[in-house]
Amino acid sequence: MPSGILCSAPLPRRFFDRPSHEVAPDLLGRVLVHGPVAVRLTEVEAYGGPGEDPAAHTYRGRTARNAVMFGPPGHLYVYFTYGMHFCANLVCLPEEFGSAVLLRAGEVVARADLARWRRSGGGLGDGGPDGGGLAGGGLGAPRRKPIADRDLARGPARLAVALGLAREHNGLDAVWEGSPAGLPQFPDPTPAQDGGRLDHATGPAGHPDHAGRLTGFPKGTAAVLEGWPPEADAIRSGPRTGISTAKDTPWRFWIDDDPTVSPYRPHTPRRRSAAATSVGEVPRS
DNA sequence: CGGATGATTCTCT
DNA sequence: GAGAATCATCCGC
Repeated sequence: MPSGILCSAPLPRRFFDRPSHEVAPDLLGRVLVHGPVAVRLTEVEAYGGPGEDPAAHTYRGRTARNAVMFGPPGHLYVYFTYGMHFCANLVCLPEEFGSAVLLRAGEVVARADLARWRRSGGGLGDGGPDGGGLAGGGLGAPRRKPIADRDLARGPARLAVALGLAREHNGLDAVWEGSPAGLPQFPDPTPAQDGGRLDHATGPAGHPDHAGRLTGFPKGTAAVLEGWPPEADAIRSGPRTGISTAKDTPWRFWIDDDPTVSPYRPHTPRRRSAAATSVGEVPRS
């Protein structure tokens, strides 16, 4: 058994079978795995169901876009927004209730090299440095400075890119139902803190990545693992980011003082095009 | 640091 | 046709 490596158990489906505002804070510190990359969640937002949460995609009922949110709990709802970004949610409550938790930020805890490649413009064309490409999506213009570790999954669209989540993963089940032997292993980010909370790895070791870490999760599958939840008093909450309604509902949750939490941005109304500022004005090209 | 801005397309009104 | 659960970049301080 390698020292310093922990194996974290997958969360059962019943974990997600609760109201999203209860699931959301409980997701902090958990680890979302998709293929080789894993992210420890540090910031999330809860969205409620039809008629109860004006900021939710399901507020006005079921549509083709939000259908997954009305499906069984524990599945990924991945939607496209702003013409270029994907954002990932985890569906809560039983079928037909239409609520979810938006994954806003996290710390990449496995295959940061692959996450950085995706965030740096890879993943759009070829198969990737390890041959296992996956969709990049959205972000990824060539850039001048290398992306800092803390920024790899800092923000919902960045998190989606880092994990390789895009349109084709909408509806993917994030509850692990494979064999225990297939479980991934990750380095312990907080060694010797309060040992005993998690069991040490007993399964077969995966392949070492560029940083010498062990991974070994099957491609194309996802799971949420127990991970390393924060102390209860390190959980903060406040208004959700970037929405124009329900500004007073404190359903954004994050880990206090975590460097990967995204900066809070209140909703800024998109200014109408200059052409529409007055009646009869000649539109600009 | 904070504010402004453009990118780019889907969804629902 | 408007607005969107966003991000990177540019500019001024």
